[in-house]
Amino acid sequence: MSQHALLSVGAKAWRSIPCLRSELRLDLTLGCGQSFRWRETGEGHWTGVMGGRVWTLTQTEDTLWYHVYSNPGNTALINGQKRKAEVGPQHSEKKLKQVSTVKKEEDELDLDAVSSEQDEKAGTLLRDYFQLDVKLGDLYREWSDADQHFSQTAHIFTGVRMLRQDPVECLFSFICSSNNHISRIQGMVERLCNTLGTPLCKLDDTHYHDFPPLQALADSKVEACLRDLGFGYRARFLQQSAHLIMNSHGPDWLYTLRSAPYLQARDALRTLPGVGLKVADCVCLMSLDKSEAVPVDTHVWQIAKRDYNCAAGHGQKTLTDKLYNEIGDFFRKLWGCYAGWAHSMVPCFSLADGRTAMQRDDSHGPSGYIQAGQLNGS
DNA sequence: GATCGACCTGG
DNA sequence: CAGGTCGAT
Repeated sequence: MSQHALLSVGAKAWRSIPCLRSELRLDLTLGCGQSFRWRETGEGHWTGVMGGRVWTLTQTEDTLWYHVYSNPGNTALINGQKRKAEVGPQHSEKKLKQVSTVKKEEDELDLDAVSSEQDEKAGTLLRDYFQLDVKLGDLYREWSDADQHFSQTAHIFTGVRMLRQDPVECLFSFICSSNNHISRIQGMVERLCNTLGTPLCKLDDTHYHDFPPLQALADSKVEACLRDLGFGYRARFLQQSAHLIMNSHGPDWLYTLRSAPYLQARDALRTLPGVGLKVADCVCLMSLDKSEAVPVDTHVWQIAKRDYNCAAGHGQKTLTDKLYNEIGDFFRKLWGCYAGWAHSMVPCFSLADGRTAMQRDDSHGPSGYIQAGQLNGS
């Protein structure tokens, strides 16, 4: 039986990308609620699905190591472009059939020993996913120059980086996030994939599945199915949004929003059921290349008032659309066009002066914004 | 615009 | 109550 790869064991083939820990912290980036698809499967080893493949990632001081597992009876590694086309017409049934008959040769062939062309694609895919061309060190310096509060605490948390996720996965994961907390969202997304996604491979009793394509999510039976899986009222939102995209826009629509201006993309997303300002901003920031999008929740609002003396919404009780936009604008003015990236460190701030914050605040603790253990090793 | 209650489920 | 959204005041 296949097992999760471990760098120290070395039985699996590992490839690497030069990457300083200061430019990427796997634990903070993968485990803080951007993507709900990664699990720590060994010490410092993160396993998840990305680009239609199962990966295990780990890092040393100056190197990012990755192992890509072969999918028994699946097609070659796909890149971002090809995936885009694939989201369209065909669904699992057809895909599975095609897969089992053709591509026999690759079943025998483990990716561990596969062509350098594949290796190159994998590296490219990973660099794209982590957006390694964006130099985090430069951004940190800019934010620190502009923001005294940032400079006080940010240096402790270098390497928190924005992922460039698949828009379909990002959208439907964050529709699940409403009125909900991270651990449950993770479970829901997992059940969603296991039920509607194409199986990829099995590692140590864990079955990994691709994220379901739009077509599968749009099926009218999906709402009932997801309600059974404990999605609650979000079941309808998921199915309806998928259906709306498929029927009114087409399967490529989400991807085309990558080249639309920020506010235009956000408005477009907001026409989908279950997508408000917060979810739309999450999708813009984490999958549509809108680095200026700042998802605002009550926690960010508190930080804005407490740490930044932001006057917006003074004496207001609810987070209205107007106030939401004002707070976003406030941080965009402060941090510039990568404000969304800077915003992802906000949870780290409250953690950094967590002791004082917790004593001063009240006794609610860190409010689940950051999960326990996330700071280990910092 | 701003406020309010409902919406599913589990910790 | 939870990292929200929707529809009705």
